[in-house]
Amino acid sequence: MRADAARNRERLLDAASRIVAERGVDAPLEEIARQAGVSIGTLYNHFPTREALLDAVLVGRLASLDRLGSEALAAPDPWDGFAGFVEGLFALQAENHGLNDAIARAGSFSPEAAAACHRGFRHVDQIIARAREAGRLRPDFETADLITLVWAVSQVIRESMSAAPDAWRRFLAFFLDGLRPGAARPLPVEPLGPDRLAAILGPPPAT
Amino acid sequence: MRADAARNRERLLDAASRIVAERGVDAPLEEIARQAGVSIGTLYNHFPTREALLDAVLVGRLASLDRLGSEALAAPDPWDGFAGFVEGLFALQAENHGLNDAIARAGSFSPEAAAACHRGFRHVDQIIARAREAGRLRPDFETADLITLVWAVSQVIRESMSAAPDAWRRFLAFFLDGLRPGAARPLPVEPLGPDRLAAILGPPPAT
DNA sequence: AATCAAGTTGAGATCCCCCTCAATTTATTG
DNA sequence: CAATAAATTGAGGGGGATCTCAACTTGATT
Repeated sequence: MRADAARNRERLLDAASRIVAERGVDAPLEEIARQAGVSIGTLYNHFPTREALLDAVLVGRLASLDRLGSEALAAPDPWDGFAGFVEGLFALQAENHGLNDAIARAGSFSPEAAAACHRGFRHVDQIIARAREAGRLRPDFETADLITLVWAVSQVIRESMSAAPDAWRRFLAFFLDGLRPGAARPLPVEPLGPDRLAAILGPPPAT
Repeated sequence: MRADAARNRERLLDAASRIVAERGVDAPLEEIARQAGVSIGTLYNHFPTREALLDAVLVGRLASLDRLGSEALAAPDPWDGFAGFVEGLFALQAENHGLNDAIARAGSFSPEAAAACHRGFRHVDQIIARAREAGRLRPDFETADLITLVWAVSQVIRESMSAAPDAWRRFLAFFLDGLRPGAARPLPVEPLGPDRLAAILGPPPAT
C-alpha cells in the first residue's frame, strides 16, 4: 500500500471514530471525509460501504464484551457476576453513541458486528441461570428481559450522554433493586418469546 | 369554509392520525397527503407546518394525561396512585408511535404539545411526594427519575410495539418492584438536576 | 348561469444524503 | 527522471423529503 493511502486510511479511521462516537452509526459519511481532510471518493476507496467503516471502527471495542461475559461467569458471587456484566455492558454503550447504537441494534448493520454482539452475549443465559439458581436473582427474570433492558438503557444513554453521562447508572440501580428475589412480585405478562424477539432483532447470526 | 375544504381537512386528519400512529411524528407528509387523496399543496393549505398537523392529531389525546394526574392524586392508596399514573402514562404512549414520540420528547415539536405534556405532568411532584411520605415509595426516587423512566420505556415501546405490544408492562413491573422502600439500596449517583434536565428537554413552557 | 373568492394542484426549487467514475495527481520503481 | 501503477478527486446522478406558488378548478352566491 502506498504511503499516502496508509496515511489517509488512518485519518479516515480517526475521523470516523470521532464522529461516530459523537453522532452514532448514522453519521453522514461526507462529514467523516471532510474531517479526515480527504474527499468522499477516497473514503469509498478505503471503505466501500458504511458497514465496512463501522466494522473497522466499532468491532474492536465490541470484542471487549467477550471478556466481560467470561469474567461475569467466573465471578465468585453469582449476583456480582450478573450485575457486573450489565454494568460493564452499559458502561461500554455509554462510551459513545456509536457503540450505544451498535449494541442496541445488536450489530445488525453488518455480519461482523452482529457476530461480535452475539459472541459478547454468548454467556448471558448462563450468567442469568447461575444467579437465579443461587437465589440471588429473581427466578422470573429471563434473557429476553435483559434484551429489553438494553433497549431501555440505550435510550437513557442517548438522551443523557452529553448532559449527564452517568445518569444511566442511577436508572440501572433502580432496576437492579427490582431484580433481587426479595423484591419480586408477580409479573403481569409473559416474557418475549424467541419468535417475537427474532421478529424485532432479526435472525441471530449463523455463528 | 367551503364543503370540499372541510371534507379534505377531515381526510387529512384521518390520514395523519393513521400514519403518525404507525410511523411516529417524523412520518413523511407526502405520504399523509397521498393517503388522504389530496395533493401536498392542500395539506400545506390546511396545516402550514408539520407542527400544526401534529397538534391537531395529538394534543387531544395528550390532554388525557390531565385526568390521569388528578386521578392519581385522588387515589386512596398513594402507591396505587403513583403506579397507576405511570401505567396510564405508558399505556397512552403504547397506543401509537406518534404519542410515544410526543411524550418522550415532552412535546417539544410545538408549544401546544409541550404545554399539554407539561399540564399532564403537573401533579407528578405531588404524586411522588405523597407516595414517598406514606412510606410506599422509596425516598430517593425523584421526579427526574420518572423522566428517565419515560425515556427508557419509550424505547421499549418503540422496539416492541408491533411484535409484542404489552412487553413494556413486564419491564415496568421489574422497575416498580425496585421502587418499593423495602427494595431500596444506596444509589450510585445523584439525580439529574433541573439544569441538566433543561439541557436535555429544553426549557419548560412558560405557563 | 355567471361570477369570483376559496380551494386545489403538482411541478419544481432546495436541501441533505448516498454512491460512482472519468479525469487527474502522486508515490514508487528501474 | 521518466514511466506507470496506485490513489485521489469532486462533479454529477439518484433518492427522498420539505415547502412554495402561479395556474387552474370548483363551490357558493346572486
